[in-house]
Amino acid sequence: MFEIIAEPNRRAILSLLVSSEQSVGEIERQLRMPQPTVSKHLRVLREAGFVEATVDAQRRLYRLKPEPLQEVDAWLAPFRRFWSAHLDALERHLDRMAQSTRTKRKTRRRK
Amino acid sequence: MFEIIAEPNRRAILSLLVSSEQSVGEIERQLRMPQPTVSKHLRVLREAGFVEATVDAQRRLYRLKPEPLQEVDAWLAPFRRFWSAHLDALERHLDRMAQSTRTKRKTRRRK
DNA sequence: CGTTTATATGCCTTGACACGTATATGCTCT
DNA sequence: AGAGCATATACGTGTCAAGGCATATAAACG
Repeated sequence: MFEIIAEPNRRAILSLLVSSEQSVGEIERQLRMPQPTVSKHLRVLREAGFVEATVDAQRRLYRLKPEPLQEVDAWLAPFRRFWSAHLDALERHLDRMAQSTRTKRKTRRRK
Repeated sequence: MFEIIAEPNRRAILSLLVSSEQSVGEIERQLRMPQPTVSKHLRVLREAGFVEATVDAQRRLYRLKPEPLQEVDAWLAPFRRFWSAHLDALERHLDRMAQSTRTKRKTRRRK
């Protein structure tokens, strides 16, 4: 799964498809990559469940499927907790800094 | 960045570090992989900014750095919007189904 | 000092994969 | 049926990265 999205062209294709479904030719033109390359990457994406296609005569319209990327998202969850904990710590720290600064000011003024 | 986390052993290391910092030896033992392998992967992770190390005598304690994984998270954002839109559509659909079912029941009862 | 412990690095081989080019499949329209 | 377009596949090639093994660096400790 992670191997799939490690490939830059594949990520580009996925990003294209997030707005709406596209035919192979449209992808080919927008990303300026040779048609066999597009088809090969689409095959990989399809077999991994990232996209699905419907036939429209000679064209195939590819669209995004959410599940695999949701799994990536799920893998990230523990790390999100990690860095939000760190952000909280940073915020608390900054709060303390601000507070002590304010305290010092007050103290000085009272003098 | 994506290439970094495409490697299963590296993902395992990252998952280990999410709880707390670990020495090379601890990682080696918990993941049961040869020490040079661990060191090499840690090098890759370090150079890509996923982890950092502090020296403790002969040991190096590795800990997570949030930024690169946050970028992965950021890349996922558009897709999150995509699939939550789809979930919304599904919910609305199910709501309509439930509503029409209830209506039918009422109608039948009234007969 | 020499030895043990902890970690890093170098070299080599192997396998996977992306790409280019050519070709096949399949549909449409005249 | 034949020509042309859209997409898929096959094959050969080059590159790059992971793993295994040996070895280097460096600190602790007796």
